[in-house]
Amino acid sequence: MTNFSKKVLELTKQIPKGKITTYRQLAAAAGNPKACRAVGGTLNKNKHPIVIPCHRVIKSTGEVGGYSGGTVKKVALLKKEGIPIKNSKIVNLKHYLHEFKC
DNA sequence: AGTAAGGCGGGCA
DNA sequence: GTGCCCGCCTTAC
Repeated sequence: MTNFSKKVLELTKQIPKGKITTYRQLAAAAGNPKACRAVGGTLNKNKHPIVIPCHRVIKSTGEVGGYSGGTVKKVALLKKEGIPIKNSKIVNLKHYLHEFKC
C-alpha cells in the first residue's frame, strides 16, 4: 500500500452521492496526473471495496469505464444515484463531476 | 526478494 | 473517430 493508492482511496471515499469523478482527477488529486491507470488498478484490487464507491469513478472520455463486478452493475448504480447514462456513457458528465480541490 | 505481466485510463498522432 | 504509446500500481511466478 503506497501513499498514492492510499490517497486515491481516501479521495474516492469522499465522493458524495449523486456525484462522479474521473480517474484523471483522482490521479491528479493523489499527486500523479499520469497515474490514471494506476488508480483503476488500485481500485480494482482495493482492500476495502465496501468503503470505496469505485462505481462513482469514470473515464475522462465520458465512458463509465470498467468495473470489477461488471460494467452493467456500475451503470445501474450510477443511474440509481440519479446520474443519467446513455449506452454506458455519461450524458452530462461535467454537470455531475465532483472536484476535490474545491 | 526480484522480475515479469496485467489492469477499470489518458493523451497524442 | 480510430489507433498507438506511455506511465503507474498491484499481483503472481
